[in-house]
Amino acid sequence: MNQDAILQALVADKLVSAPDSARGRLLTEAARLFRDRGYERTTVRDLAAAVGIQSGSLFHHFRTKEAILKAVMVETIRLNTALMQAAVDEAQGDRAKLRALIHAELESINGLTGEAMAVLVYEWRSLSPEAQEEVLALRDIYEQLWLDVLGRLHRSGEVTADPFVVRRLLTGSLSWTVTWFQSGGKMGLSELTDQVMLSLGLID
Amino acid sequence: MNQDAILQALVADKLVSAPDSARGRLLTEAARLFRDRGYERTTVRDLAAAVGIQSGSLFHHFRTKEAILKAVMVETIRLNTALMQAAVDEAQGDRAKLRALIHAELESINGLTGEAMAVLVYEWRSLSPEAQEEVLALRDIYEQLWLDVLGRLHRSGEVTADPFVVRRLLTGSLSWTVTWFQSGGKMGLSELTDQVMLSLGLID
DNA sequence: GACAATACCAAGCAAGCGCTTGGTTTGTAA
DNA sequence: TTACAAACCAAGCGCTTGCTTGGTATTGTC
Repeated sequence: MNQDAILQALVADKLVSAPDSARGRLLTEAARLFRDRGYERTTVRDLAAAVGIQSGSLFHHFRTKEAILKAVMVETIRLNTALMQAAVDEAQGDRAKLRALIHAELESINGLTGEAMAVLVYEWRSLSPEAQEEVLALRDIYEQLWLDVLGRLHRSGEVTADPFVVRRLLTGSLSWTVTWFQSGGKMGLSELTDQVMLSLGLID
Repeated sequence: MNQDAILQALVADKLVSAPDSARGRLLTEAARLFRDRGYERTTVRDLAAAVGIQSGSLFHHFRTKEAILKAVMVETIRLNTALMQAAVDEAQGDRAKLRALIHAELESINGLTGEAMAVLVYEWRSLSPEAQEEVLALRDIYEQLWLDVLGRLHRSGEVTADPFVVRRLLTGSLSWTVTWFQSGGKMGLSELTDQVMLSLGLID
């Protein structure tokens, strides 16, 4: 199952907006602006101008500005959880599964959904506590994928550090790549994935 | 040379504000508020109230709100560069030096200067480009400490991944700890340092 | 004890903010 | 063609924002 098919399945279930719909385009622009300027610095007028409508018209699609932020986060998590799940299922063996997870997360951070992923990580505080809780519940599913693989690698002795700690260290490492890694640069995503595996001592 | 002595030397050179001065207290409160609410969400009225003066009086000490943010960042880097330098100098051998760096950075992130360090990492965008450049220059000194040690460990074969990449992965891991690590919890800073060294395959 | 310099207050201005309102255009299906 | 909902516009309200202003205490120095 390729990435496009996964996306289309989610769109069919109305779990994420179609990228070419009015709502989808708004969310894409929102992610870009929120990432570039930050949520607070982005005004509803900026957002409206980016999709070519009046600022007031935004509130026909979303009740509040925060609802836009929340939608960006929720749809991003849903898409990436599905992509991760597929990556894990395809790979054979736990080292390969871990590598697949790392590669998939790096792809989501530095690829097409990169802007939205950066928002998810760095605009967390801008969500109200209630919205945070909702999004957190979705994240748990996502995190469990990692913990399962890391737990098995720990029991087999291939990873000596604590799985929970390793996942958290990896979360930081991988999300931080958004600040320095250039997708078009001389190091590709696969080489970066190798470097991460190397630094974990999982390649000789 | 202990940490207090280092701080006092910097204060004597007017490179950082004394923590008990008016300016110092303002910067401490600013760091706390900027971290808790974010720079944009923190108003000058919030800041003034936190130190017990009127909002207008802030502008006697700083020309603009952004100047406060910049001062928080600049003073934090100056202090931590000095602390890191001392940590590296004291440790014997490159593994020990790396451990000292990791421990020192974790301490600065999760200890007393934690709020300011979080601001440095997560409020970067709120600085104007000119201010960013100034702060970046200070950061280079700081980063060189790491690259020297990692470079030697790489040449000796103890670290197989690229030193630049490892440093960046570590920057992410360590700064991210601010979101989950509890200083008062059952895992201490030293144990966390060990876990990081473990995950790098530098402890057997 | 005179005199700056420093630190602060009280009040408010201009601009920008999220969001609302009442009405018009566009798309869809009978 | 009619009917109706979804999508959008034009205007602006009420509030908050960073910052300014003119004046008053407080502090340090000789």
